[in-house]
Amino acid sequence: MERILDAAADLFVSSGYDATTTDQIATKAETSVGSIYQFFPNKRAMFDAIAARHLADASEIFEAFVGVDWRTAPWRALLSRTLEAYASYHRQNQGFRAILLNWKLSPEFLEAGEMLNHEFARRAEAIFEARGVKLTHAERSAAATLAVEATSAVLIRSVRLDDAAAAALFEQLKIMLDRFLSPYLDSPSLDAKKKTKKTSP
Amino acid sequence: MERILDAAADLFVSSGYDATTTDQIATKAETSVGSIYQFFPNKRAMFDAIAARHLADASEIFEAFVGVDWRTAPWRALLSRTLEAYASYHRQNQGFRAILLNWKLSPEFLEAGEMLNHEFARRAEAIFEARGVKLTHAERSAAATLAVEATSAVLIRSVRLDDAAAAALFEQLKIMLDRFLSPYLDSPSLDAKKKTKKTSP
Amino acid sequence: MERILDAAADLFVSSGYDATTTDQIATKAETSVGSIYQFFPNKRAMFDAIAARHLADASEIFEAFVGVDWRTAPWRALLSRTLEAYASYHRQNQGFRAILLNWKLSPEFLEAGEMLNHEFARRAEAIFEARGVKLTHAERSAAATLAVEATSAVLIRSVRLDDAAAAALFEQLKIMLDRFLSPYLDSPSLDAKKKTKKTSP
Amino acid sequence: MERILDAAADLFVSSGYDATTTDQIATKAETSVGSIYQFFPNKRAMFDAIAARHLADASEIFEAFVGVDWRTAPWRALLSRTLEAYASYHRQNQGFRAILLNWKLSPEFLEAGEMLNHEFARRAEAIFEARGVKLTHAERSAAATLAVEATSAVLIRSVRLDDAAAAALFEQLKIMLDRFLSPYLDSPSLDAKKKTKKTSP
DNA sequence: TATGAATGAGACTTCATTCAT
DNA sequence: GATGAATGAAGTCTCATTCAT
Repeated sequence: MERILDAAADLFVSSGYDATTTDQIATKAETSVGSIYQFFPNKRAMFDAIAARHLADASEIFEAFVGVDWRTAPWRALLSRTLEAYASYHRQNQGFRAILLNWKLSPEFLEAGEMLNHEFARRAEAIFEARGVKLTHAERSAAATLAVEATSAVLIRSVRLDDAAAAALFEQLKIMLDRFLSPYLDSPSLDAKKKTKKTSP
Repeated sequence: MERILDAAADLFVSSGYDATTTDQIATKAETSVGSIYQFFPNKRAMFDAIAARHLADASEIFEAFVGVDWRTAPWRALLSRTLEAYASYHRQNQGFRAILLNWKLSPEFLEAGEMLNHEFARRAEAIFEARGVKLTHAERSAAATLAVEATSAVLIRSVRLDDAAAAALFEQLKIMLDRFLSPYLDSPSLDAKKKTKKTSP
Repeated sequence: MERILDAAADLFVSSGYDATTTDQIATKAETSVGSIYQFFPNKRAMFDAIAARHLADASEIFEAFVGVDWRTAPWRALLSRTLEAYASYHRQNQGFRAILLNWKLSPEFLEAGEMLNHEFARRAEAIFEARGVKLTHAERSAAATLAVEATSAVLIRSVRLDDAAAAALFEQLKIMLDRFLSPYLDSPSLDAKKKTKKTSP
Repeated sequence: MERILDAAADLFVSSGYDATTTDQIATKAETSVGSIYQFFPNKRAMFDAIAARHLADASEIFEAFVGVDWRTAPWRALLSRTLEAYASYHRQNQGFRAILLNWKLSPEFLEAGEMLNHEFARRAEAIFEARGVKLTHAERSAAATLAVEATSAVLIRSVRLDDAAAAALFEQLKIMLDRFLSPYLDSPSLDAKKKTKKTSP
């Protein structure tokens, strides 16, 4: 039942998982506890379903914007596309915004949020790897995680800022990620040229 | 009672706030529930006390490491000092982990946490300003906010990572902040001019 | 619906009355709860129907096997016939087991069960009387009641035993009743001797 | 808590295990549900405790009356002693009477009651064995079970009879058991004589 | 007539808080 | 001041029963 999940999501977000009672969910969803238990074996299952739903949504978006050319496309274009897609989804989707805003609310949400970020980080890693980044596995993983977490933090923080400040913050994020990733991703196979370029002028 | 707060912090971290019972806290603190209620009016008061303690600590640490020479010290040293101080406090202090994990439990603490980050961001701005960074006010503010939020996100994320991954992540954070801030704060060739400018008038 | 009662009887036997849900009954009977409530006003009504059915059956069997020749037939044959009839009914009929297992669930059925035993005891008394047993009225009544109650107890007990143990128990019951009743009822050729024995010492 | 167990026993007996709620027990015991759960982990544990208590009581009585000379004492004396002891305990102990009267009430009580009878039957078996009864293991077990179950049935039935009828029933029980067991237990070492007796006339 | 989703009272159990000792 | 047994409100979940389709 969609109505049940929406009600549960709202309540989990506004009161936290533990503080939300099955009766509250039933009331908000305009059903009865009994009906809830016809769809979900227990309270936790509702949380899991919500998490799965948003995880799937977010994952889809990422997929759509990274596109099929992720191995060959210039990394700056990929980054830019994805960041924009995120920001736009984030701007449009109240529910997702609520999740992002609150996924540290309860250990359960935190876990779900982390799974999502973890998933993104793994994709980012794949992109790095496809470009022959000169990093150990651990470094690559950390760099990917960092990029994702920083983006996530900015999106969450933006919710509380006015539009101008949010735009400025987002602009700096792009700059930061560009400066951070550039030494890793620019001219991996053109190593020599790059060094030459840099030293020659 | 210090022992009570330590026990509570430990349990809040490992089981979450709601799942932790007052009996568990009493047992771990080697007292009785009755004694707990002599020091704290209710369970929430323990959480708030832990929160307050660690927020104050965090503020103090920042102060101590930014130090009195924040205007003149090399920015890399400032950054490095502060990040290390944070990380070490974070690593050593169970209570702080509890707060990070249960961040939004108390509206008061949520606000306090945001104010703390805001405060840090303003300090960072001041540091930028003192070094004549070539940015508009909005950009400077955004850059400072970004640095603080990214750091905060990494610390929060680290709680859930094993030590090696946390260390790697932290390493990349330092690299990222360095690369991000370097173009703003390093004016190797312009250093002279700047200093001249500043000292000459 | 016969199928419903059979399903209910099976489940009452294997899980007990309370632990059996109407959904389980519906599933086992290959119908729906709704249909059940078209035949029975509530769960208890199913139990009562099963009870009534089997009590009636039991009474009929007794009647059939005691037969019309109960005054003239050899008592051993009568006893044997009746016991075997009972045991076979009992062995074949799940529903009867259900009743025995949940005996006291319904006050009405409890009473009915006791009345049935009482009725059987009165028949047995009549058989004794027809054979000129040398017992006071009270003794005769007690002996008849005893035989019936012992048989009843064995049948109830058998429900919880495996087949071999149940058969052995039943065998001993026959021996016991034979030994118990023989001195009372066998006086065809030994009538004289017995009396002599008794009077001689 | 003795009061809790007494209340629970009363209620289990009058309403059945499933129909008795923890709240009812608490009210009858003049405590609160919370206190009950300080002594018993769950409802079932109360039942088990009650069963254990009565099982222990009954077992003790059996022990006391069978005595230390159970291997050597004449079996008729043993039987008589035990039956009398039972009847007297039964007459005096309301609680026990309630248990006996109701142990078929719920599968749980039934089980407990069966365990008790099973225990007695095993003792009776031991007595048979000590006297070299010529029966297979299965027959011996069945005979012992039968004797115990018949006795049990009589005691239960007696509750609903007037004193005179109960006495008469008990008298017949003793006769029945005597006649039943006599061929098994009389003159075990005088086997030859017995057979001669039987075949000679 | 048959169905089975919906209902919600009520069961068991937990646990923050109190208070007599 | 310390203790921990007692309390009972409140939470999760079950299931007999109803009723619209």
